Amino acid sequence: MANKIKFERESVVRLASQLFWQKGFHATSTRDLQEAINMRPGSIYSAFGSKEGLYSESLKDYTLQMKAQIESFLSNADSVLEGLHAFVEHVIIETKDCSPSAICMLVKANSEFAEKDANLYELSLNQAAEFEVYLTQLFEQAINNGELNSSLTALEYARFFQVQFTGLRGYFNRPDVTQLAQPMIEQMFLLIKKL
Amino acid sequence: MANKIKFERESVVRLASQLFWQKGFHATSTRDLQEAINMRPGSIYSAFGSKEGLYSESLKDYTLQMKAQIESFLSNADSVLEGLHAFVEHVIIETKDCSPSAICMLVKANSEFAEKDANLYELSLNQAAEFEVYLTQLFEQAINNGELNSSLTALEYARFFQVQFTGLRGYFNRPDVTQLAQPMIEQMFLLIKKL
DNA sequence: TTTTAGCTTGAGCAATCGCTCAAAATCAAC
DNA sequence: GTTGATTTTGAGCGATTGCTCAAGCTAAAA
Repeated sequence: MANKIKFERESVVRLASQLFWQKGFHATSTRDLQEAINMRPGSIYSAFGSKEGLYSESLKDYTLQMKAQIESFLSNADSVLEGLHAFVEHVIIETKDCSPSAICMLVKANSEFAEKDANLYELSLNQAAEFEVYLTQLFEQAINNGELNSSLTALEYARFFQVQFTGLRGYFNRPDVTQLAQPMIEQMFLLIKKL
Repeated sequence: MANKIKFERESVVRLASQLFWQKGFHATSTRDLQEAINMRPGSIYSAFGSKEGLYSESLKDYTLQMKAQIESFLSNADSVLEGLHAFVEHVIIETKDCSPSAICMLVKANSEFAEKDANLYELSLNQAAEFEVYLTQLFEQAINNGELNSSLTALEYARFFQVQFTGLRGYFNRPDVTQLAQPMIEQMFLLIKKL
């Protein structure tokens, strides 16, 4: 059975994901990637097919990771909304200086790929849609738990959450406004409850 | 005094701005630009110095244009909030299919330039800050006119507006959700008045 | 009409891009 | 130890990148 692959696909994809998230697809060269994941072109292209293929896998992994992170916050919280609140604070405040970017990689992707028929544009839409479904399920729970009244549907709450969360992350992608984050996140969740 | 320049700087910058806005800085090649603005490399580099120089001028022009557009809506409206409301609806709904991108060029720029010391990153921050000052002045007016109570400062209203507006534009940068735009914009302005 | 300062042109440079593939290295099976 | 299927390596290909500059062109000044 000959030789075995020497790299761990998971950790390689994670490293690539970090670099793509930070620099974007077009600004990341294959040589940047080679260094970041410590693989030579031949191995990369045999494993992922193309730069696009590696990016594709990276973005999917990013979505999974984000869901896993939310799950982790939910399991340590007394309610869905408290879990989401802790997650949002963690992303915007605590990981501000150690994250590849303040802006969600899905949002960056959706912003970068303009050509409506391109593979990566479609991918970014699909991942965003998938995440919206996930969020909707969470708000369904929140409604069933009585945390929220049902003046809005779960999907509408999910949409509102996404707009607020993306808006805030974009706003805090700059230096010297960190002290504003906490109150604005507080305001966001007050609004959700009062909708 | 020898020969005269044959291009109109304003319209050239506007054309470049459209292309940069659509494709982003890194995905736009100088040959794309040559075709779009109908100039040869020598002329471009003598007039703008570099691709970065042309982008820089394009982004500044974009900010000016956006302000001018808001001014135009304000002069046709009975109040600041009505003017802003019409502007937001125009940007998100009416120009959805004829605009280079659903996402604000300033936001795209802020998302694309990751390296904290790069010129274009600094530029995107400065332009965003400048726009926030402008918005704050508008909300100052709105407060003075009695359109808003002063439970928040003008700056806080401006921040809230930016978060909502960017969040919404990001959300509507995808097909088949157009019918949601109107009610969500309505909701945004209801929230502003109730803050 | 001639001069000449300055704009325009576009061939093409050096660097970098995404990617290929023949050769070397590796390790399970025998 | 030998074999042989499979992975890893990295020199380097053709294409494209941002950009330069000598030559040509244009029009105001003389």
